[in-house]
Amino acid sequence: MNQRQFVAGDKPVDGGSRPGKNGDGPKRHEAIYQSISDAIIEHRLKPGARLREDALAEVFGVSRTGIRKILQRLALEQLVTLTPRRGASVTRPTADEAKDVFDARLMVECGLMPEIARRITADDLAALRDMARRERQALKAGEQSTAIRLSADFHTRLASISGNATLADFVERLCSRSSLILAVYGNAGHLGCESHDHDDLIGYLEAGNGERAEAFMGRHLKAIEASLSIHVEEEEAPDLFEIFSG
Amino acid sequence: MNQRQFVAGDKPVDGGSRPGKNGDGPKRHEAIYQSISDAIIEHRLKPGARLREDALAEVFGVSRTGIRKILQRLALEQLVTLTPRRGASVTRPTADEAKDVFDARLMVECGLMPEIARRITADDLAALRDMARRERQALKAGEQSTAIRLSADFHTRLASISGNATLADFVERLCSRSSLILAVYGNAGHLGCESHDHDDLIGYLEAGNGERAEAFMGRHLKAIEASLSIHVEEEEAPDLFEIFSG
DNA sequence: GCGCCGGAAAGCGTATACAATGATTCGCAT
DNA sequence: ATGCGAATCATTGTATACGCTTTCCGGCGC
Repeated sequence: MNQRQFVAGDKPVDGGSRPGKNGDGPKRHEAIYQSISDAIIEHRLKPGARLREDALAEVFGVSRTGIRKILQRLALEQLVTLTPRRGASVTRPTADEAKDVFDARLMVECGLMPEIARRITADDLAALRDMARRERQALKAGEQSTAIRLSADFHTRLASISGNATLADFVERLCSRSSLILAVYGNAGHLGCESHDHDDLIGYLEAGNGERAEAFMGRHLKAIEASLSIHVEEEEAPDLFEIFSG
Repeated sequence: MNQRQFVAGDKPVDGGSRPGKNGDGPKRHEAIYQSISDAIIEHRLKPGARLREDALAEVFGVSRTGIRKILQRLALEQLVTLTPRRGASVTRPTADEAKDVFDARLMVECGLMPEIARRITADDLAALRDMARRERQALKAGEQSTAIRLSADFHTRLASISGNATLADFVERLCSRSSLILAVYGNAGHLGCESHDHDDLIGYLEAGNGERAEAFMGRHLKAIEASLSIHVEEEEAPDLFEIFSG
């Protein structure tokens, strides 16, 4: 293809953002991934929000290539939806997906409890207690974003104690998606986990009572799911007749 | 590798594989992904095999950009390992990962059985029977690749009957990874699922006996795991002292 | 006045070019 | 002869360029 000549000084400031620079890439990309992921999980980017590649590239100071890679990863984790020629947007989970996600959590997180109760250490307990405390604080202070993040972290951390990296990863994904689900179907003011549930759970685990912990986690998750207001909004083809006949 | 010249007519038929062509990309990429994924699952690409971007790009007639995208997806599914500056290679699961994967399958596939028994239809049963039959045929004919593929498909299809897309996807991933595990730790001649296990399972499901099916699936998976020869080969830092002191 | 059609702009998909890094090999000194 | 060092080579990482599709908007016809 036609050779394009580079003009001298064509490159921007550089100094550190030189094109071919290759060394610190992975770390940078990971950081960007975390930034976007966090923003979605913390509801700073709401479902449906469009994520234009150019805009993200400019914001983070990298080229579209890197952004595309990150967007793809997020898409595989179902945090963003990639529509063929429309670009990326924050996923808006359907009611069916919400049910699937919570059913999956019910099966996996509960099933993990006995093993977690067996393996949990004092350090783990301390860390979990700290997270639960900070979550309560955030809730009291009205910092929803922080509370949501900490709640997801709590469940993820818990799963990791099982020692099964595969299942822990899966739970992490499920928690991320749950955060998205809360953003769409959650009632404001009554978000996610009840204040003291996590503390109670820690108590059962400290006592080594896996069965109680399992049963409690089951109730905990069912309570969250029940708190959702899942109105199966028929997006396409709204029933105008029904709407206006009343 | 010096630039390999394309001979005229080297490109497959197309007549539309021009650089900027944008329309039929997704389908093409999906096909390439399937090709590579199948090759790995069917053990035509063995763990440790290196996957050079240039080579793949040339084989499939696309540029490295597309190959990289596919490789990343495979990496996220843990079928290939992406080493920072070394490129991609087929993942060689560790013994720990193998245990995690089978523990996860035990939990999820067994947990799904009751729901599957409840929802299974005549069509499902017919399809499963057909897969089991073809698997037996392949085994008898000595076509290992086909048998492995069909066995994984059987488990995946089964999970999909549950109606939970999230868990079905997860099971699909686990089956893919199991195939990899069999390639590393499996004994030749005694691969994967026993000949009649799948048929027996179908029988329990047809009878609507979810509990029997669940218990049987548990034994089935444990039998596969037990058939593995997991010698914990200490790859890095072999204990030279122990080796040479004897 | 409403709907359809055509042009312009915007944004994504792909390929290619360039830079950097790790690995390998060859040469030299000990 | 062997071990170390330097240069080359092979291969990935990143950015940019370009084409194509979709979308938005203005004008025209009904």
